[in-house]
Amino acid sequence: MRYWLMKTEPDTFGVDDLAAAARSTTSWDGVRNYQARNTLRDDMKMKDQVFLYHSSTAVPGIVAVMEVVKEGYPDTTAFDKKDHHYDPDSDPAKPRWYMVDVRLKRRLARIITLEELRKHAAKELRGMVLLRPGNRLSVVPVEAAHWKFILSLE
DNA sequence: GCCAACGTTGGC
DNA sequence: GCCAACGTTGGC
Repeated sequence: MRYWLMKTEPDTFGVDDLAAAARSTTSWDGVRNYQARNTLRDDMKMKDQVFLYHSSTAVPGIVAVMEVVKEGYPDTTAFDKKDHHYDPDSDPAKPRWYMVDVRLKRRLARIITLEELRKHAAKELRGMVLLRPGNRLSVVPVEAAHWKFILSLE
């Protein structure tokens, strides 16, 4: 089993929206970056565990644990002209973009802030992709040891 | 709102 | 294939 972290802007779609969704499940659509696409399409498997991270907000950080409940399949929002993430170059016969379904397992007892994570960047969380300078990927892997350590902070 | 990082696009 | 321009991300 592998571990991941997915970013979302709570003003657009946050943990409250996920909790309010049917079966606390959502399709993680709208990712338009090839590296993240490859992760969604090829690497994320059933039962993989996923941190939900709030970005572009007053206190960015990890707020919940999710689980993959459906593996990579074509992101149909790319075919919808009216969708904000519409991509005319994605052919339904040969989809360019993919998504997975995730379900909220539980909210963390408290937010584990980016600031707090950074305090451990040189030691326990050394090499964590999220903490790398300039990191902008919306879907990133988390090492098992890092996952455990972050939960121990909770 | 600013700005650094960096992926993508398009002219050549 | 190079690289400047542009757009997006995301912390601050």
